[in-house]
Amino acid sequence: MLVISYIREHREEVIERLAIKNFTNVALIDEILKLDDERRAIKKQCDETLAGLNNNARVIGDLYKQGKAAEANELKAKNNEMKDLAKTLNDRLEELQQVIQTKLVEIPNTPRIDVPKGTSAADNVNVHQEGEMPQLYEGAKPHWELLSQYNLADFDLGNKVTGAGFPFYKGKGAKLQRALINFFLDEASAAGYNETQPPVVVNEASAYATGQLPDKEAQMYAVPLDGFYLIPTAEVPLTNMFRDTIVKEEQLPIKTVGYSNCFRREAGSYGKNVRGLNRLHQFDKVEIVEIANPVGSYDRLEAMKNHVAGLLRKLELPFRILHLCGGDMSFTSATTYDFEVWSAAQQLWLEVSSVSNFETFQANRLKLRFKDKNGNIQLVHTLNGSALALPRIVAALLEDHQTPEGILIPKALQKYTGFDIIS
RNA sequence: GGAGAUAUGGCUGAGUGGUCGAUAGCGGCGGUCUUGAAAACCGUUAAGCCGAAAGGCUUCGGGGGUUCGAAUCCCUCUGUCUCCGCCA
Repeated sequence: MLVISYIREHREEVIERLAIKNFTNVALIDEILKLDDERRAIKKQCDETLAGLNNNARVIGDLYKQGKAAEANELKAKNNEMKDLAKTLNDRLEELQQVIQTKLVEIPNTPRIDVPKGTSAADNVNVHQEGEMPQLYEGAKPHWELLSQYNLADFDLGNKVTGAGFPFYKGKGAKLQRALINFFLDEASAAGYNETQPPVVVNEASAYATGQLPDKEAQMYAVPLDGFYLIPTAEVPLTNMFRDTIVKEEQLPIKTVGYSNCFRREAGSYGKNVRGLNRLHQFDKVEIVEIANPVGSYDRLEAMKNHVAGLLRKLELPFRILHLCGGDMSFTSATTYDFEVWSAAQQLWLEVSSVSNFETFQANRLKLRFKDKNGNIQLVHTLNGSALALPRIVAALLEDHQTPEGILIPKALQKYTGFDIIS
């Protein structure tokens, strides 16, 4: 959620930056500003009325002490009238605040000024690419065939027990999953992230604070009896840890890593995008979250990118980094880089990580702030990234490292798997 | 799941209807003293909103109510603790 005072004071700049995201509803912005003007005027009136009431209450008390009951009663009657006015004003104030809030959350985050213009994934800018794209031998297979050939995962069994998109991992497939999780967590710890194991269900307030609610409700599985939601990413609990808190400047940056199952309904997905491990309803992910000082937060973003790139390098997977254009980045992000690995048999780039700086957009909703050296309280910047999402990594590992003899496990992972080939 | 207790500022802990945003201690910050530090002493130390400022308003777990006036009384929800039950 944007900071309304910032919009008020930088209207032109906000409009210009939102245009990068192809958001051109200037009327909405002006409507919010107009409502805010009214809000402030009503607020003033309301406060003055309340001040009068408070003052009278004090006078009434004094009058009683002096034994002047008649005068006190007179003033009481007057106060009762003023209370009606205060109530009316306060109701209007609350109504305005609510309306402003619901309209404000419809405005996306302002992209950083250097975000590429564009309308779709085709306009994303490839800023980095490395690793050799393997030339597969005759008879090489897509990962879903490899999964069943080596008995690594069972989709039919998942269908029976739960439904589509909930596979069982088995044997070396299950061990590979576990190895990757441990590998990612260890790498993150070594990079200074505090390991955390978060709850995988969260309450409504948390889902709201990180922006899953109100408009992405259909993407989440819900537990209506208890008012809970299954998390679509560990970002939700890992960021909500810091909801409604004020940290000290010297504590920044606060770096957290957590592994979790992630649950996504993925309503509307179909076809080759959901084939095999490409898109699941339940998957595993290690997420890194950083609470940063606004000064230097883009250096922190670079550090996150380097961390993710290092993981892919150690897994010996060819990858590229895309600077997402305005039209393809998320509602809440100010800058996003996507990491994609090359899926050699599918001949597809698969997104395995999305690293973003949200600047103050999330922090404003979270009420996550820090006290600077002068004692001023400011919103922090929040950043997060996947490091990494498992299924597509598994897909790429299987496809890119397949040989006629079996699937070769990258060196860095072998101490975690305990085997160097799946055959 | 049943019964009882409890919820106050960074922490501990007073406060049962009238200048209470709140006594006190600890912690933090600033200062005096000191070559320096410690001790001692003095001062300072919650957040949000409106306002150029002065200042005003709101907030004592959340919500609602009684009253001219609520941290204080009533209702309700939630969390925590203790006992019982169940249980990985």
